Amino acid sequence: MTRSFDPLTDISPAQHVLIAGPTASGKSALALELSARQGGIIVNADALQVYDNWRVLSARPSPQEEAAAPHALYGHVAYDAPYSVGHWLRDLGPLLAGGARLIITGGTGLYFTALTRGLVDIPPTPEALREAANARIRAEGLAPMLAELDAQTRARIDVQNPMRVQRAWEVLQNTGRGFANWQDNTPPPLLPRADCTAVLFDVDKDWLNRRIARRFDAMLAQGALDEAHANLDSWDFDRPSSKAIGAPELIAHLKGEISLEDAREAATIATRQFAKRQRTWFRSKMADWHRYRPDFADN
RNA sequence: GCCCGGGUAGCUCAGGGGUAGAGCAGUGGAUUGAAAAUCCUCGUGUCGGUGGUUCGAUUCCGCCCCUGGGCA
Repeated sequence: MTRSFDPLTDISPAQHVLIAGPTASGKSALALELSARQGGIIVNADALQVYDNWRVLSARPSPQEEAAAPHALYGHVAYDAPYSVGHWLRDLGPLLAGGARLIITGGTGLYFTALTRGLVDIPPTPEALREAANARIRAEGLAPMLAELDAQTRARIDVQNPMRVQRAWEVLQNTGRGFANWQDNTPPPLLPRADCTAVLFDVDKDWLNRRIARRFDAMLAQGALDEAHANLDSWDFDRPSSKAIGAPELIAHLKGEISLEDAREAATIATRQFAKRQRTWFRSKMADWHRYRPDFADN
């Protein structure tokens, strides 16, 4: 049997490193350890940790952790600002060009895939168009929008998925070109898989579920409820930053709609479901990454 | 002790003389600018136990057990 990959000894300090893994698997600790031993800027690859609210709930590194090693792209986006993979890639560009060694860490599969395999370069959807699309779907459902797509795109996307249909429609409206056509002209990746060391946490499901169950309580102990209080007045469920798992639940609790116990239960379930989706992504898109199996004996 | 409900999938429950079905949970999958988002797939369980009626009972009847409420 071959020895399993050990990131602490098997990673070359000369290369950028990618650390992906399901939520609560211990990625941040590894990044910190690696940075301490070999140097490197820890860069966030998590869609929710970019926002400046929900620090505790999104499990962003603590101020102490941020002081222990250079960090980037954590909490650097206003809670109500638009953000997406494209923004993230653009934020990453200067860091990659800066010469320093990067330790890119997170759980958002799409971000890593866009980084190592490329992302279509489509002009951003204007806010007004997005709102028009939202309104149209509310009023007419998906069918009319779907009918307006080019045949090539319609054949490629998941036509039952409102978000996919809407995005394809927005692209066509905004650029006059079909989404599939754009996809076929995807530019080369910013950081090809071959040019870095990519590590994927391969954890035991039950071990992870136990950690997930404990983590919500840990977050409460760290002030998650205060954080929810701070977000209460400006709360808008539709904002991307409001999608932090546990946020709608905690807000609902503060509004007196559900008990804290119910909020905890709901948030824990949602986290487990999220971890499952992450596993699916990793399995299908990161087969060529190094597998790292941490020690599962600790609980 | 008596009266009236319940006891059906891990949970909440629907159903009904020819061995049963939803939601939630769970599972597997998809994923090219909202991705911690969004979407698709998968449902056999002594129908509480035990006798009886019946060609046939989880469904009707008797008894027992458990449980919620009411009366004492």
